Amino acid sequence: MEKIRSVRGMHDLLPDRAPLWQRVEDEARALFERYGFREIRTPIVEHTELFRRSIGEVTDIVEKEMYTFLDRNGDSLTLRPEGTAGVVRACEEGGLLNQVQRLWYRGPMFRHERPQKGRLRQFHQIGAEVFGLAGPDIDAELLALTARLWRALGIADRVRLEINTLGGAADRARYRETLVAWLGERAERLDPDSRRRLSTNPLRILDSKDPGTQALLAGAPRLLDFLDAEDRAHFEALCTLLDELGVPFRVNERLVRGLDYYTRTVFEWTTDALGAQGTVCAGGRYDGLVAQLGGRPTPAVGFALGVERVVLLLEEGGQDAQLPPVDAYLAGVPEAGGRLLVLAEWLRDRLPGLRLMTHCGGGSFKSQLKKADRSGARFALLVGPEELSTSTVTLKPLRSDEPQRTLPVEAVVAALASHLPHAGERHGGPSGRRTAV
RNA sequence: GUGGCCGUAGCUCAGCUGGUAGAGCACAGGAUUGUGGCUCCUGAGGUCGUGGGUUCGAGACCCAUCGGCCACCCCA
Repeated sequence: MEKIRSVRGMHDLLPDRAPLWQRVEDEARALFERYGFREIRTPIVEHTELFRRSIGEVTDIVEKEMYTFLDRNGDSLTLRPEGTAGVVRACEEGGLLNQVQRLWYRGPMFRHERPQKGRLRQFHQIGAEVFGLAGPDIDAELLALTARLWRALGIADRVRLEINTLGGAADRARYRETLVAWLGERAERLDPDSRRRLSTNPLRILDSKDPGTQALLAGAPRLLDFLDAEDRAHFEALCTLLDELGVPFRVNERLVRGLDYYTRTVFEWTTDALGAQGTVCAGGRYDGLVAQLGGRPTPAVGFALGVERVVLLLEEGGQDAQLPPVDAYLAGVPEAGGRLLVLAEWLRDRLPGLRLMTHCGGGSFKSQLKKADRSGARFALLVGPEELSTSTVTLKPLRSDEPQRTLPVEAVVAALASHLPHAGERHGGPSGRRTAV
């Protein structure tokens, strides 16, 4: 029988690597809560039209990277290639846009690209969107939030921030025309990719990697010269705020985004530790998008980070996360039968914070103890014939030379509670996870 | 989508100019008749990514295909 494998570019997260993901997700979630953001979850599948209207018809994402299919009733649906469009749609539909919203989300996104390091067909983003605030202060706060996240994760030294402003839609359109005209007269000096983009997505030529094209661009018209006074003021205010916040950044005039909906502020956190896929987190302002999707004009700004890329950065930095092992492993002779499970439940009732694994599947006493050791547990709880007849349990320390003790069950609870301070607490909650790093 | 390199046990890899598969780790059992870790012994596990071709014979060579990595492209 031929084995079925995962779809190309769509990976499993196996348990050994899960703690690293949990670390990123937990830190992000905790930070969002500290900044007053609320979580929103939207469907993975949306009407194709939503992405055509928001991302832009002629972008690569819409033209050749979307997972689009016909529903049974003939509707064209698409696996979301990014998160912003769905969030805007949901907020509009849920009537949330009559007031300021600070929202965050996380989840899988889908793009049919050629997989490589840091680029998958199903990948995961954690993102934020803020609606109803037009000023540069919220732009700056979002960047302060992300900067804090890198510090919390210990990767602040490997990412750097680049920012730029794209101005309003009208100014950008004027600039685009001018740029296309100017480059069109010099098309023979452009690399083939850039020549193609001249008619599709001319602004993207600005961040071409081709040296010849870059040299040519040195003399090209600048977007900055097409901005109106308000756009400039917004950008300058943002730069000042970032200075005051102590968030280092570099202005990159050539920084443009691949999605059509951005206006004014755009930014990218990049690294050179990941090869070609160096963008770890990116976003910007999209003041026109809500209206473009049929809502009232609403200023908005947001960002998304690539979870896989951040996890890769953590791993490159030698970081390794492990879930804490269990506290105790309960093993017993076959005659104990169901009493083992009953005892385990009894213990869990009394010690809500106790991480207790019960031996299942039989096997020799010796092999059970071996499994207890491999589990990483600090204690083995042993139930043999003697313990059965006297209603006791033997508490055997596995990580020290202390002698084992055979105790009445109530005394076992007390002993575990005194050795494991967290055992009596009810754990869970936003930051309740104890991840050893 | 384009180009280059690669694909042997769960993992990391060895396998000389083609003669028909190996190590370490991990896993299971035992040495140790209720007691783990260290050591030693034993065992299980691979149609050598898949399918064709060349050959008396292919893990090694050729082609295709799938997958991975890297760059382009794209972007988080």
